[in-house]
Amino acid sequence: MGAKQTIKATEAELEILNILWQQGPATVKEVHEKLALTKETGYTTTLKLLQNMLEKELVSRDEANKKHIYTATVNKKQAQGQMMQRLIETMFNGSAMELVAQALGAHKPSKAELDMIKEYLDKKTKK
Amino acid sequence: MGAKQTIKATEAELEILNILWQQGPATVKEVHEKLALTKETGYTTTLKLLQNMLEKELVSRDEANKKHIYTATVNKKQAQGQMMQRLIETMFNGSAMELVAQALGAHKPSKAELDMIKEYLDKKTKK
DNA sequence: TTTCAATTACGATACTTGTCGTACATTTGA
DNA sequence: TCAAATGTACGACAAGTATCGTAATTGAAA
Repeated sequence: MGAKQTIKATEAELEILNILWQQGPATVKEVHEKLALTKETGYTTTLKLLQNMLEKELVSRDEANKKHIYTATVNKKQAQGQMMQRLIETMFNGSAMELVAQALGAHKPSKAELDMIKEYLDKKTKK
Repeated sequence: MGAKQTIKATEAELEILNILWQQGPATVKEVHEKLALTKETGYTTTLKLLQNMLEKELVSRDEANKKHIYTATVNKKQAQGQMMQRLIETMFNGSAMELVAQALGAHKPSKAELDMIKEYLDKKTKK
C-alpha cells in the first residue's frame, strides 16, 4: 500500500475524512448529511470537495453503481501521527514533552485522565 | 488586551511567528535571514508575509525608524493551546489521552523524555 | 417508452496564499 | 551633494480552496 505519501488535507477535507473514518465508505449524500449537521453547506460543494479529494487520492471511489461510494484511502492513525509530528516540530521545538505539557494545560484533563496517562507511561517505560 | 480572538495562521506565518517568539521583536531582515536558513525564499516575500500578518494583527510593528520592528502580538502559549485544542477536537475525539498516546507513539520519545513527562505528571497529580 | 427525480460533471467565481518584480523613500558615506 | 545601499509599498500572478449554479446522465416509476 502506497502509505508513504504525506497527507495534506485542508480543514474542510479533514472534516470529510473524519466522517469517512467514522462511518466507513459512504455516498456523497451520506457525507453531505453528516456534514450539514455542523456546517451550512450545499450538496454540490460536498460533491466537489469529494471529487477534489479523489484527485488528490485522499479517497477512492466505487463507481459500479450510479451512487458512487467514497472510501478514505488514508489511515486515521497515520494521519494523526503526521499531524502530531508536524505540530511537535513547528510549535514545540521538536519535543513531545512540551506538547504533552501543553496538551494537558490546554485541556484541563480530569484526574482519571491523568491517571490513565501515567499508567500508559508506566507500561511504556518499563518495557 | 484583546487576546480572545482565534489565532489562525498559515504554515508560513507560523514559521515567522516562531522566529519572533524565539528572537523577540525583529526587523524584516532579521526574520528573513532566520527564515532563509531552512527555506529558500525572497526578501520581499518575507516582507509581504509580515505585512499580511500585520493586517491580520498577528504581529504589530514599530515604525519609529526606517527599519520597522515587528513583534508577535499573539502569545506562544496561547497559540499552542488553541492548536492543541483544535487538534484534540478534530482528530482525537476530544480526548487528551488519545492525543498523548499518539504523540508518544509518533515521536518515539527517549527514555529521558518519558521520565520527564512522568515527573511532570506526578507534580500535576499531587498538587 | 417517456418522464422525473436523483446524481454526477463541469465551469465560474471569489478568496487566500505565497512569490516576486519594480517603484518609491530614506539614509549615508564619498 | 548625490549616488549607492538599504528599506518599504504595492501590484500582479499562479495555485489552491470553497462555493454554487447549471448541464448532462441515468435508473426507475408510471
